[in-house]
Amino acid sequence: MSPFIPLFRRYLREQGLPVTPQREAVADTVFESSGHLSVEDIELALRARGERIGKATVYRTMELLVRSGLVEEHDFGEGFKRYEHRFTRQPVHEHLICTTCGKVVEFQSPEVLRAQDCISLLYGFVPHRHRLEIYGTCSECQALGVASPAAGLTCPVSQLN
Amino acid sequence: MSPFIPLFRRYLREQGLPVTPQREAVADTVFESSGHLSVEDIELALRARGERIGKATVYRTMELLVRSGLVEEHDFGEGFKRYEHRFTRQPVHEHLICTTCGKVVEFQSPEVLRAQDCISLLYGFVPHRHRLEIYGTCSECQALGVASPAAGLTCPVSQLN
DNA sequence: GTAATTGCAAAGGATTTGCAACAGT
DNA sequence: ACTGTTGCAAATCCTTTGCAATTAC
Repeated sequence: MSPFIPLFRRYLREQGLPVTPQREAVADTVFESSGHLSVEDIELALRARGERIGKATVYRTMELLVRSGLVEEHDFGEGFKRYEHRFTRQPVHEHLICTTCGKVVEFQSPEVLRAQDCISLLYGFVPHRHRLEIYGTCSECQALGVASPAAGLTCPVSQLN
Repeated sequence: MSPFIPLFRRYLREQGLPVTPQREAVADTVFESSGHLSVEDIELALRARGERIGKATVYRTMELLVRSGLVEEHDFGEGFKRYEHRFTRQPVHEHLICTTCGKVVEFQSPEVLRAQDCISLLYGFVPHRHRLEIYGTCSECQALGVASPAAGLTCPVSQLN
């Protein structure tokens, strides 16, 4: 069992919410994994453990985990959400996403944090959070010579004029 | 009619695809607008012009516009896509998004471009595109004293330990 | 015991797809 | 003429919700 489960229990108690085996199983599955999980990933992992938990309960528990601050929600534009627990070594990080194989690499960028503060100040914004995602082709996929299917805008407007 | 319609016509001809009034109407609606449009926005604008075009056709045309490079697709995590034509003064830009009123401000950040190149080099990635979105509260909403509903993670993990 | 959760199935919203009628080249 | 588009409705995908049975406290 993940050593972080007690944090989730504490959150639930503070909120006056019941600590149920389903909630613990979902939280444990997310805490024990290191990646960026979709709800489907979580369901598969639960099934692999022999847990039989309804889809709705998984969604409802993810909402609690996000609200507790223990899990971060991501949207990489795939049409569904992904979740990542916050017990990594990198508390604030950005994502490098390979559009060929789907691999996600995390990195930290003080320059981006500085730019965020700078721009926010300039426009009078109070920043709560940001996301920086760089989409491209990772070194392995380049070596395989596979073209990226979702490279997006391939043709600059200037070339059309 | 937007002066950019000929570019879209040219793209369609190059691809051997028919130039239809529906496609032109959709493209013109997007080109004449300056914001970040949802498909619903586009449908409303078309109806306001007296055009009666099916939803499926709008979706299919947006795909062509994106592929042509004339329109950029955005996903601000609202559960649907938004589209922006590329004839603004800022070819590459980032977004500052107010989570209270939904306002979007665009800005340019050379630091972020530099960081993208730097990081990509470090990991051997070939970057195709990136997105940086800063979510926060704009100055007007701060003045109104309205709390942001979707501020996200309010409770740092460290405080839970 | 009371109030909240669970799980199923149905509903929901955005997007896609099948197909017959129609239009561009 | 031939190929591709249009528009409608149905289908699909992810997610939310209603509700009766069950469980945490």
